[in-house]
Amino acid sequence: MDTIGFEPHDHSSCIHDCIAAVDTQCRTAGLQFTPVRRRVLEILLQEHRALGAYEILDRLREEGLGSQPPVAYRALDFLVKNGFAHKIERLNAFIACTHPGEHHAPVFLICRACDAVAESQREPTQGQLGQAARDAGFVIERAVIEAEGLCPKCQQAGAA
Amino acid sequence: MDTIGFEPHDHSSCIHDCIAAVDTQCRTAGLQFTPVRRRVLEILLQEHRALGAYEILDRLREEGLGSQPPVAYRALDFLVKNGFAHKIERLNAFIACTHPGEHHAPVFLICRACDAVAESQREPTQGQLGQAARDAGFVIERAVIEAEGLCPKCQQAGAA
DNA sequence: CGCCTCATGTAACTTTATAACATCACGCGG
DNA sequence: CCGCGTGATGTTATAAAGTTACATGAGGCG
Repeated sequence: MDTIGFEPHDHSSCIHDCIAAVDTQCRTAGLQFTPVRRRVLEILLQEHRALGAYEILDRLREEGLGSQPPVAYRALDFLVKNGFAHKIERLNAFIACTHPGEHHAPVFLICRACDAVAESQREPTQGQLGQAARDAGFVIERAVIEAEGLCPKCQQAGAA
Repeated sequence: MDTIGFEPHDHSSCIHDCIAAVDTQCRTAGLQFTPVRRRVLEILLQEHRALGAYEILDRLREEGLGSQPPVAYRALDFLVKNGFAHKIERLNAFIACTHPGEHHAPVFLICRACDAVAESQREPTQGQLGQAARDAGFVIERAVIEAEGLCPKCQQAGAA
């Protein structure tokens, strides 16, 4: 189980590497990694937290990259559909994927104090959820798993 | 692991029993189970599926029980806060709880074809999610776990 | 060139949710 | 019985999130 999100890290290189990886994957898959899409992903990577569509749109507008909601939503749809970003349902917000391209069954740990979001992986068809589904005769195609609580930093800060 | 939702059952008695159980619990806990709150819970129980706040509001309006959004949202807040209903984040909709009052860690199985929702229970601090949280030093206070897929009926109906 | 496909630009709108403030009903101490 | 506090409700307005619809543009390909 691999978790990324609450540890310090070299952020500028993480952005660069991620963009490069997505770029490569898009070429391979015949997807168009256009300026707006790239910029949206960069914004998400820079913040390293979940951003609302309208927060992203505000940035795009400042940069002259589009000013109407569909611009942001279309770019986000592209990123989410292709596994380069995720939507956090609990927050109505979006976050860059930390494992772009890998087979995906993301799990999120959301700090309620500082809004940091860590992404981890699991296999939803296994474990308790998988068991519940099998008991009910249900076939899981997709799972939203979002835990809310306190990250290590905020626990120490006493954000009880 | 206990799952309710995809099997046929005696619906009118399930509504009645559930209302009675909630009524009792409210008395015990000193909570006011007012007409609007009761009616909203009844509506949710009758439908036995996730309803949007505005769908509920429409019903209330027809019945003269209030016509403005806050009326529905306040009743829903009350029900959710006290564990008598749940919000399905994925659908921005609400559903009656099938285990009112019990200690709660609900898991939902949502059919994408017929919108039926089954509720099951699990212990979020265990299993893969719990492990991921421990690895990250994260303390889980609440978890949204919503699986999307096909219920047994819709699998048979060939809703591929 | 003409046509198709996919991406973008833009206006208008729908759906979901909350803020703010007035009013009402009930219980409880004086 | 009154006055007051608390919690519920009524109502207006507005914010936040997301979509529809239609026009335009940029590349690929026969």
